[in-house]
Amino acid sequence: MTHASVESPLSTRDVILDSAQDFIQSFGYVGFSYRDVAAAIGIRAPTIHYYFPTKADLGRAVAERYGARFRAVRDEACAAASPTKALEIYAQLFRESLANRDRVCLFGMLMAGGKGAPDGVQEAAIAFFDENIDWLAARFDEARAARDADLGSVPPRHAAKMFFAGLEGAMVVANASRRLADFDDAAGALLGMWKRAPL
Amino acid sequence: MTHASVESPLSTRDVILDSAQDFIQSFGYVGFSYRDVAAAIGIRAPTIHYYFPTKADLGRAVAERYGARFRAVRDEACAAASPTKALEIYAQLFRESLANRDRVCLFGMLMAGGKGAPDGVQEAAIAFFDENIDWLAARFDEARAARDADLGSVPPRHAAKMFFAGLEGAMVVANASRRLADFDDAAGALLGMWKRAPL
DNA sequence: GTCTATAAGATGATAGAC
DNA sequence: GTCTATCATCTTATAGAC
Repeated sequence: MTHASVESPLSTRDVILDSAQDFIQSFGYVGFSYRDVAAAIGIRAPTIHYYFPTKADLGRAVAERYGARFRAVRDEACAAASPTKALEIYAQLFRESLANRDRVCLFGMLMAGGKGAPDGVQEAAIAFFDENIDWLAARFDEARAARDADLGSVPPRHAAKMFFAGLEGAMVVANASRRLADFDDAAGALLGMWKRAPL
Repeated sequence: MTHASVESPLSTRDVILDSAQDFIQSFGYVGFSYRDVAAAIGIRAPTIHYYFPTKADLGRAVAERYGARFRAVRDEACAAASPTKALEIYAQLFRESLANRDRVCLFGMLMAGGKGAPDGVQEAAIAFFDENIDWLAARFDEARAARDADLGSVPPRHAAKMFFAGLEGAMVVANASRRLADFDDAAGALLGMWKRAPL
């Protein structure tokens, strides 16, 4: 074991990605420039072109890393949890991003800038959305099978789409209002609805 | 009665607002320019400055008009409807914007571009979100009082925040995936959850 | 790898003719 | 009211020195 990810200082490439992600989550893809990133991390703009020839390349790299990281964090955080507990932890992951860093889901931000996002990013966003909805649908399915959730006539996959869309929307609303309670109330309702009739 | 709104051709000001709204809903506030709008409607860019001295003025005017229009359309469409039917119609309003014009909620778009939006727009967005959540909370409250909805232990206002956030998020997801079913499934679950146990 | 210098074009905005 | 002409600034991106 090399401990590379623990010991090695952040490479220039990683620092660029960190800063670019930060800017995209704050101002969107069209709302930041190479100069912004360069100034933020103390290098010159053309240096970024060495790592990411075009802005689209940078956008795609940020999106790719974010998707992989979110998936890893989610799977690790929910590994030992029951289906219903996993849903709570999942909502908590979004809440922490909002509460600790004032940041909204990267793909929510990227897709709200819709037709302005570079080629490849929309496909990555769809993949991210689909993978998360698949994952959530599996949890709803397990919860229902274990009689931990009463979805009534709502298919688990539809509940998953509702849950995911609800969290994405709640992040946008709460980020605008600057009231974390707006997120908590919506997430609480999302989690409280189907456990209304505990068995 | 003058029929002014029916007879008069669209003023330059209105045409500018229409086009600007279109661009904002497609590319976000930072994603369009005066030249884009001018080219789209067949005038020259400086003409826009005559009506809206700065881009921030234009952004604020689009936001203001959108909020007032949405409220009027909503109130008219739901005037004669039962509380639960009103919620269905409300969801339908968002669906139509997505299905007919490929457009997402203006304020969702504006706030996703977060810190890039001009002064005044964030306040307008919060007001829009709050007013809609108030309106939805009143419908959930009426529906519960009429025993048309079983919210369990979820407060009507929390259900309203969930419902609104769910629709906003579903628009973003469905707009990205270009699958209207993603919106319909989420909206269906949002509408189907609390009517699970019809009385 | 990171820099300076710079190109080529877009941007918000203004001045002033008509 | 709408135009042409123009400005200062910012944008992405490249060439080439170190």
